[in-house]
Amino acid sequence: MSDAPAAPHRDFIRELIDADVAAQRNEGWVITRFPPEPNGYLHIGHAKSICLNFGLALEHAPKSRCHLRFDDTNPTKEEVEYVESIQTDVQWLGFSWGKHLHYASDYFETLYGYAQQLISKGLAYVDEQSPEEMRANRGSLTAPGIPSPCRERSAAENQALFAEMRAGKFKEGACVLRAKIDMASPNMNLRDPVLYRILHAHHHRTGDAWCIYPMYDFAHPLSDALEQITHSLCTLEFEHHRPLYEWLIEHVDGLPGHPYQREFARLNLTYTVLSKRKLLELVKDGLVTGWDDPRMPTISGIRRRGYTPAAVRQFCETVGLTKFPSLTELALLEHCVREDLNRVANRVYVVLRPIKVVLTNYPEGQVEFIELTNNPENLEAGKRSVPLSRELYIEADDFREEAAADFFRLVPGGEVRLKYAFCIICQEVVKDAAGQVVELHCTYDEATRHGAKPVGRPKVKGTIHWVSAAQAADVEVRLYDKLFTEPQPEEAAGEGGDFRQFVNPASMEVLTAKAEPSVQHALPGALYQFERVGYFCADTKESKPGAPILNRTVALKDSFAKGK
RNA sequence: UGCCUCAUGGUGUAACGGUAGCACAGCAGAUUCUGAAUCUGCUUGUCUAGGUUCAAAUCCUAGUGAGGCAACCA
Repeated sequence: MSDAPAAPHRDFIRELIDADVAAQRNEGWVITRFPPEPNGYLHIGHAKSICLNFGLALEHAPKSRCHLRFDDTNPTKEEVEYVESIQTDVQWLGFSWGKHLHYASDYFETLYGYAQQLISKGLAYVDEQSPEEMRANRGSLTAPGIPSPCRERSAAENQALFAEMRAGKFKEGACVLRAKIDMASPNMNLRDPVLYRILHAHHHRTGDAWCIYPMYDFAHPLSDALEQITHSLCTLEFEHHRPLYEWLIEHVDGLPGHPYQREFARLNLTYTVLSKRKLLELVKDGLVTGWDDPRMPTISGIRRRGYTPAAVRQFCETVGLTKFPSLTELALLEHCVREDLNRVANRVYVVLRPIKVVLTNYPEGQVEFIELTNNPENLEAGKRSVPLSRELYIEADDFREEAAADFFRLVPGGEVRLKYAFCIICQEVVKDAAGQVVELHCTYDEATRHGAKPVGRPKVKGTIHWVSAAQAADVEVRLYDKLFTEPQPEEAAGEGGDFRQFVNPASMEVLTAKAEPSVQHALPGALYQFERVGYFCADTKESKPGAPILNRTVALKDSFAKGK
């Protein structure tokens, strides 16, 4: 990362880590990790965790680092496609794991040894109860569990059985390895949690080498310890797994590191869902075009939509870090992109819904070029020339036959300024047989060129964008809007309801727009502000040379529309 | 009828026993060759009840509310 890490607010996690560093815990090292399961694409909620973990490493350099570790302990759900997309997304956000790309599956042999060690110590046993029996005997939230009949087996017998599990002597579900902790614990996670289960499944990295796989609760803390992670940060739903995490770190001998776990609240955003399972449903049902559909809250989706890494990082910093299960407004995310895009996006004239304007007093066949500033927020972005001629397109929205006084664009007999060109007066409204407006005949005033405001003329308040008709490029524009019509689709659906019923039918509208010539050669990924309209990004997947597709990232704020 | 965690404007957060501040959203105005951006101002808040203290958002007790927990998922 080239950007110098800013100094984020001292949230409760950072305060804790600062105290550890001050106390020279782990000689002052801060080693974190981002541990995704490769069973889906990353979303904006994961970005919060990525920014935290990798951000912490940047803040505490040089005695720090952040690992990317795939928690690939369940071969039935994981795929290399996801492994690859996750790496792309983390890098896109601007972070680097350096040499520290790891997989829990790298530790399978070591983990197996740790399991044997627990068996030797009488702290783990092979249980042959069926999954149903185990569930029934675990008790309930209010009643203690009942010990398994296998609980008091000898270490030697457990050792032999565990070896047979590994050797493939059993069918799936026949038995499991369990920690021997406390069947009466008020914390369900401590009622002899399962450590290993049998899965005759092909693993995307270890192939068929294993038929027993460690559970998250076993693999995760020990993987952290193996990598000498100092601070294992996760979301609130793992809070009551912490005692088990600590139990393992305490009871397994010979660990190279002694990490501890702390939890923070996951991100929730209005007008979307942030659950891999639900996002997968949208993909499978064809309600979106894929994980990277620009309407998806996935990192690949928002990237395609035109969001910048800086905007996403800024957003993650702004939402903060607490233990309160909050619901952040989509408007905050949109604010963060607008803020960044306003700085970096070049301006361009594009008319989304064109209506033709004929300048009756402009010479036929003449074409002149107007010089425009690419980005008034960054003059180094330079200038460009756009053609202007007798026939133009303006936005249909910028003309009204009848309008109230607060509409200061074009009306019959009224005057409006064509940005950076001159003012025009609407002399005639031409309609077809059906009464639809087909074109406007206007006259322009040479005296108003270059923003000139001759004294004694009525003030022209409105300024609109335009595109010269003959040179205009037809480009496909996709107007994206919020994915759901409800701020909380899951809540609105209620218990047993289906959140998919609230997918916004107007979440995508496809149009053929009239653009100034330069837009035709937009490179995939190019970011623009269509003046007076919104921020757009040339689609990286479906654009063709000379035929870009422009995705609307977010509309410009519109205080006129809002008042309506 | 269990256990764990949490509670500050509409939303997200800060204040670490001493003036409740910031951002988003909203509203009003200035400015503007983008009804954008920028600038100014405004509205709105410490869950409730007790207690400790000169002083409580902050400490204590109880209540209320919210989230999480009974996969051989992570």
